[in-house]
Amino acid sequence: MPRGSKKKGPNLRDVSRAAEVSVATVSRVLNSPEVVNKDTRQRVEAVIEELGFVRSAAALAINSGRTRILGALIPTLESDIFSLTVSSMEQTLVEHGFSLIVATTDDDPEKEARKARELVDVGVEGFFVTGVTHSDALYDLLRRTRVPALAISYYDEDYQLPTVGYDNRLAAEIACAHLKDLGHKRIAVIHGPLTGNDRNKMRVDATRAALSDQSCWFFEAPISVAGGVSAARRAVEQIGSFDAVFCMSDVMAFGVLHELHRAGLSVPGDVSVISIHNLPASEFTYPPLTTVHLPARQMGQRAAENLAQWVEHDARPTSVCLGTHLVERCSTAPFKAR
Amino acid sequence: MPRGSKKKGPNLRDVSRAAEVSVATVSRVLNSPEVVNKDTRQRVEAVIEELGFVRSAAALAINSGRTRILGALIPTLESDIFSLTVSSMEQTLVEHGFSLIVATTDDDPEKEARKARELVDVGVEGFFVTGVTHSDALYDLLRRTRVPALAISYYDEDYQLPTVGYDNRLAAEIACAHLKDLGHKRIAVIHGPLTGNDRNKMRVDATRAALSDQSCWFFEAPISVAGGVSAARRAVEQIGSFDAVFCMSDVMAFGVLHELHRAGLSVPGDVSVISIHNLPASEFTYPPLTTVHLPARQMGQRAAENLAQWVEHDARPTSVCLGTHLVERCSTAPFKAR
DNA sequence: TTTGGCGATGTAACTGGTTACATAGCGCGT
DNA sequence: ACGCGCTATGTAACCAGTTACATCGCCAAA
Repeated sequence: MPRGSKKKGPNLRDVSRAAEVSVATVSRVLNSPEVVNKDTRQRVEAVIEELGFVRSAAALAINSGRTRILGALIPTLESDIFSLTVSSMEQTLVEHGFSLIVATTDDDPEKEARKARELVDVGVEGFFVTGVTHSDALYDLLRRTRVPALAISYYDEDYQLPTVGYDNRLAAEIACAHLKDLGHKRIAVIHGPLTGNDRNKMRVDATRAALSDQSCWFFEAPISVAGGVSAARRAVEQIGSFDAVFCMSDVMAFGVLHELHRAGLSVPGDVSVISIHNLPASEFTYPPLTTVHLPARQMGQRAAENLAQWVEHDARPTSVCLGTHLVERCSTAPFKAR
Repeated sequence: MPRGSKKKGPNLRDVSRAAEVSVATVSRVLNSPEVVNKDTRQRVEAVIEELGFVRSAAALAINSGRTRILGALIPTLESDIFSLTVSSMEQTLVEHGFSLIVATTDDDPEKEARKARELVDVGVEGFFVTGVTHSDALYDLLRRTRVPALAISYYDEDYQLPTVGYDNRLAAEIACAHLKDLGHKRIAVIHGPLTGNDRNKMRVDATRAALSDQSCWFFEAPISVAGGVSAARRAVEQIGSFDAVFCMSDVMAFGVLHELHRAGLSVPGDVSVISIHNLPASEFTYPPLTTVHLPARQMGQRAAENLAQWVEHDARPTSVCLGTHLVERCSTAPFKAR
């Protein structure tokens, strides 16, 4: 290894030498300036300034045993649901003095476990995972390292990790109830991939149960606007006519609205559309979307606070369940026989 | 400081003691297993397994002088533009073995400088900033610490930092040219805040120049769907009638489409709408949005590669300018006198 | 029998900070 | 003049690893 390539800056001893004091004094200037004599302090500060000395984060971490870094393992950032959550997580965490590393998993448990490993390797003091479906490797890691981990987007007080989330089952039930109240009987259900995505799975299961006395068809597609378009197209082709579409995610609903319109079906005149999430954009779609609100920002904040407390005070939090409620806008209307 | 609260796990010496070998041997098992005798290695590995030993990231970092962590200072995550960019950054960086800390700045240079400081304090080896407008504190930090920093969303080969971005001026000009080609003369220009956001400023300046021979009105609003709604409402109220709306950002355009429709104006029948970004959702709005494509994903990837190379091989990259082009969809049409 | 080389392992000095403890100098009360 | 307490500072051990160098045993060639 070429020695010359080491481009290290000045260190504590360099400063102490230049200021003609001991390392302890320099350290004190850095950590508790008030205990060191004013003249000495100023001299040391001048040297620090002059040499452009910066404390080594690694050395700090090795002594304190702390890095003040947390990690977040999320399926993707390319969906407003998670970018909203991560955004509020980050904002909350800075208030607690933490930095946040984001790592995306594509809802793949193996990838998640690998990235979790990388997170602890770079020294996170704790991390978030999404949902409650994880690989054995992940659980192993947690067991050996005892790193605090908190699950989001899902509420389950019996789960081995504390959770901060909402009742996905309830959210789906609220949507189904609304559709039934309106008198809809033939319903297309559009959902994202079920493998590795327990949030979706739970919603779909609840839907299947809630709509057991109705006619319904299930369509799977990627959780994206384009996915919604594709699923809606299939729905139109495969079911002759239907009263309503229930989408597990607003982003897919955006695509559904687009495709129904393209197919000449009016919403809510011909078909009602309901969804889950209530993204900022959902208020301004054409027509404005009726949806079950999931408090993404609030979730990010609570999760951040709970994990921060946990690593800070070694106080394992209890699970929290955030409320969900129907936001009735213009994409749903009572059933009219055609 | 209570000694008992130290919940540290086993360390190298613990392992070496338990395995009855020296610390060097344990270290070798970890770093170059092939040089240690098979029996010894297996014994050490067993002890490591049994004790649940995990290498301290901090100690590793202090020796190697590396943390393999980079940072990204971005205005916000709550906008698809940046979540897309960050997402591809993260994906590219993992391939290079880096983790990414995200920090949001709200386009506030002071906040940015503070967070930059925090980033180097936790030990990032380099970071991304957005745009080329930054506080002196940030430049100071860069000068003292000599941490590699790369600017994104902006292309300027003369800037003191390498940039990876696009020609914001050109993007605006492309949109203006399209509007002029279509024969539009009375144009409402909707843009985000100009302070601290040089990307917007550059686009607005270019627009002002390009449309100098037209009638145009400028409206400022937050970069969000709701912001677009509000700006569009003002446009309708304040200008009697207008031919086209030019939005500096797709998210705002979503709101504009909504509000124009609400006001009874048809797009593109009464008003053409053009924008900048080309988000995934823009293909499926009502009507599908004509917009100038900015390669957000590609930018994230290139930026990530360049910064990774820089910190890895000490090779400061040169700036790169990514192409932009018009994506013509259904929200623009030739001018028709009414 | 001696020497040389090699493979396997150990010792101790590093990395860059923090900090317990020791010490020096000074003013003050007795 | 002595000891006390206070402030300001220094010394060296420590955190948890890596690694240069030394050592040791063993086998083969001279």
